[in-house]
Amino acid sequence: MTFQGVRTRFAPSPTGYMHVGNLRTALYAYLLAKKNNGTFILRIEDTDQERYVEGAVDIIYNTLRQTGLLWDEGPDIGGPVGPYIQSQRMGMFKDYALQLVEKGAAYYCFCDKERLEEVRVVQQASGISPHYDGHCRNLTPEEIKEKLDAGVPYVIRQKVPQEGTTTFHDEVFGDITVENSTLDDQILIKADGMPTYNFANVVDDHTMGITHVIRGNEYLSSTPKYNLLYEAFGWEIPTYIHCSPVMKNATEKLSKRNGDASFQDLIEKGYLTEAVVNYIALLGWSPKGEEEIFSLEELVQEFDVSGISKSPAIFDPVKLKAINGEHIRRLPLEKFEEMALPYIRQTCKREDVNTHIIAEVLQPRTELFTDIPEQVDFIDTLPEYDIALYTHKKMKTTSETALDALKILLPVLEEIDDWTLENIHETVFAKIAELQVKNGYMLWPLRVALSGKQFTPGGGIEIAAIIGKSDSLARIKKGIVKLEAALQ
RNA sequence: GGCCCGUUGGUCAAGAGGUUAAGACACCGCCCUUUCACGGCGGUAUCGCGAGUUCGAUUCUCGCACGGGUCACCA
Repeated sequence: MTFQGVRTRFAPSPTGYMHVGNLRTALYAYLLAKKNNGTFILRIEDTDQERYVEGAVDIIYNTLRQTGLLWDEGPDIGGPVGPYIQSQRMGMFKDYALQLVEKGAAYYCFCDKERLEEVRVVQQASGISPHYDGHCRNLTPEEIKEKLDAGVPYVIRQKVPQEGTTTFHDEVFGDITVENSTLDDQILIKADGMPTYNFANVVDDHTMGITHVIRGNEYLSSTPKYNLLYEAFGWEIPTYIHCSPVMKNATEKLSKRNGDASFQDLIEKGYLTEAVVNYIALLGWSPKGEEEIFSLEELVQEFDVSGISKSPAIFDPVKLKAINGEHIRRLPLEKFEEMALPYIRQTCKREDVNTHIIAEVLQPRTELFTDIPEQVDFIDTLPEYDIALYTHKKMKTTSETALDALKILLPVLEEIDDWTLENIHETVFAKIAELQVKNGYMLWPLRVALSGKQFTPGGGIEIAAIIGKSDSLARIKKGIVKLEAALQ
């Protein structure tokens, strides 16, 4: 089978939720493929039945679909090199391992676990780092046949050269060289005939024509052994791109165990899918230019492996939030209104309010959708408030001036027949001009009377338009009563 | 512990021997403004330490410190 162009894969294990680090790896693999008009492949690595979590595969599908990381080949849609579920590929691995045995790059090992344990204990006691001692490395063909015929259980191990060094190249970390003597003769095929992860990975990646391997840098130290395997097979070595982890803080990796930062959690917390994708792209990668707000399509254009950084990046919810706010502000108003409405309705249930204006005033002030309910909680019912709110130094207002302003405003507003934002604005500003007072003289008291809050989305005029004429007048009257009572 | 990797402001980071050491978030101040935001302008703050190479190191080399990863018949 020959392949064309760049082929990358995302190969998750279905062991639970999709955390941010995982998603970022998938993103980079997707971006690299798409940037080069290549192919993005999804392969499910489900060979560990112990850790298998029910429903985890669906989480992977849903997350990738929701974020737009659509795969060109995968378990559900098939492709030329299927199956794409590792547990369904089991037959082939042993044959590949046997090829290696013939070439002298692997060997049968009949050591049982007890012996391996003893060796390990001895090595540790003498301060040597634990590794396979090579006991079965040089068995004669006769010895092997004898044991095989006798049905002695065995594994197949990789025969790593004991001398020399192995060098591999990584696009992010450069050339890395290790002494072969530090490499273990790792098991390729287990006693049950199944491949180990590392072996299955190499064979799968090759048979699937993967050209660029993007993965976490926890695999950096096993990569020399991968290369030795590729070389033994005579296969072309893929380009490696190892990514440093996403951290929770300086010393801890972000993990699902700590409860936070699964993609789904972030969405539930009110983040936009595009903002999350945008932010995690920036965690450990930096674009060439100054711009850092990107859609997925723009990321495809901007992405370049040379921008991936070597050091771990700490996940910063504050920055995520800022980016989320930026994406929200760039939403068309109608789209924002549609998305914000469910949140608005959590605390604002009145049907007679102008939700269009609410959306308009909310959009530039929203960083997180979940912040919305608290912002509009005064609309349904006016909260009890202290008349101290009417006093504002910069506006030069006091309870006395506020009372004056409200009394002037009340009859003026009562006159308005067509209660629109424009009409209210025009009327109030006409009065301000007529009296030659500062805007704040009228508007600060108005806003306080209508909202009973120190901070609100929008000013007095917007709020009046939102809550309607009768309620506006009622709240102003209430304010007047409150102020009069206090000033007695 | 062995081996591998990393270390630029609080965070993400650019920079690749000579720079006023970009930019973003956060923070502070000012402006705009009917509050708060948005927007605009400005500010505080960074090259882990020690040697060496060099006329000159954030940038190259070595050592140290700190952090991470890895050393399974797990993936």
